[in-house]
Amino acid sequence: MASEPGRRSGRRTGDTITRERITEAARRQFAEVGYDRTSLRSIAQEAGVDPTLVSHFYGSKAKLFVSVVELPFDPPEVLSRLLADDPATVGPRLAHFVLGVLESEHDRQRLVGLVRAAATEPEAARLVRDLVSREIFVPLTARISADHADLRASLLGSQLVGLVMARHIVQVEPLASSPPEAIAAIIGPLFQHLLTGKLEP
Amino acid sequence: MASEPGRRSGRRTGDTITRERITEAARRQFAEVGYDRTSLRSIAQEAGVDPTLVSHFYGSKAKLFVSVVELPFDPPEVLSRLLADDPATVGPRLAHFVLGVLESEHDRQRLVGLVRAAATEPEAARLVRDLVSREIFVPLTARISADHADLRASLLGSQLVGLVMARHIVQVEPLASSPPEAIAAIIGPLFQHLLTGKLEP
DNA sequence: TGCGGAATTCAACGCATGTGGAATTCACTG
DNA sequence: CAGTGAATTCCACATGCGTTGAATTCCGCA
Repeated sequence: MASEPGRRSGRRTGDTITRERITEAARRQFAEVGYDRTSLRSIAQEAGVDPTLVSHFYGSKAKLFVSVVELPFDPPEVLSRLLADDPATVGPRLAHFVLGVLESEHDRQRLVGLVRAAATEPEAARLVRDLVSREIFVPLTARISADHADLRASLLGSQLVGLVMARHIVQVEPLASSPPEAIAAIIGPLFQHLLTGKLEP
Repeated sequence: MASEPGRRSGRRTGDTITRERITEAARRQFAEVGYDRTSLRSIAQEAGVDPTLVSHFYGSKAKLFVSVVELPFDPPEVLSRLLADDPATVGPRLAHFVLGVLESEHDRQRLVGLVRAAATEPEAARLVRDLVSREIFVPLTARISADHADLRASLLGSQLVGLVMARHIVQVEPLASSPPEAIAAIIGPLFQHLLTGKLEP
């Protein structure tokens, strides 16, 4: 019998979906309150799971973070798409792409978590640095910019990090609640200038 | 005699400078590792002081933070200086001013600490928001911009937060080690465009 | 049907944190 | 020179953290 007794331990009956729920909870909390203020215990609670299960699956908090907050897109794919069309319109297209990513709740969580953590967690800062240096911007500027490719790339990265910080973390108005098309229309030309314009007039 | 016995407790002999040393240590650590990873104990240790003295002086960690990481300049003064000259050159002058502030170790620590903490500490985020909304940028754009003053202000703030993040926290190269004049020469015109240019072409 | 391994929980360790209260020592005023 | 008040320290608490090791339960395969 033991009619409906508090289940104590051991494997649960039914399909195993806890791993996914842990991932979701972790991603959400890393994005919302940052790396330090997210605890394995709070993740476990949100996922309805024992705290040690998180460690058991991912080994450590740092590994969990890296597994969970990876880029919500494939850098080579994005890069080749940007390079496929007219270089004279790459700025607006980049702006449109980024604002689009930020519209998806799921993808935004990853990016916001990454930027938020980059402020304190060196590993996250490294990820952001690589994104700027190796993955997208330097390859991009190397191909379509006349000069100062690396400097253009880092300025572009600075703009994007600033956008995420201001719009989604600090939440400065009216930037935070402006429609993505409006923002893309403004920063598109800025990106274009940083990519192909004359830097020092 | 008690020749050179380990002093145990009580007030120290000589002038009282511990308050200042606590302030300096706190400012340095908040800037270097962020709010969460700075502990009262580590501040106390760097200041050569008992941990509880920090609490005793400032009441709490949050109050200490607010006391210590305030703006390294006087907003009204900066604002009036920017407005005093030709509006057609305010972008470059603003860029020059900001890069100058970031050159002083002492002032940079305050700004970097503020931005770094804005990523996690809501109180710091509020300070940054106010800086953008109330203190400088909105008053500035309200006077010299034709339209969309608030939006221009938030975009300007986003650029500056991004600059601090990329250059001093994430440390993206070559932005991190470029001379301030070079950077100011590039972003000056960008600021000018955000301030007085036509936003959506 | 049995059995190995994966999933899940439990109990607990060691550590660091922020904070409070009580005690001690000094500077300063009268 | 007495005494008040501020500066400084020590002790201690409660809490939350990440991590470990062992125990329990279930799934899937032979």
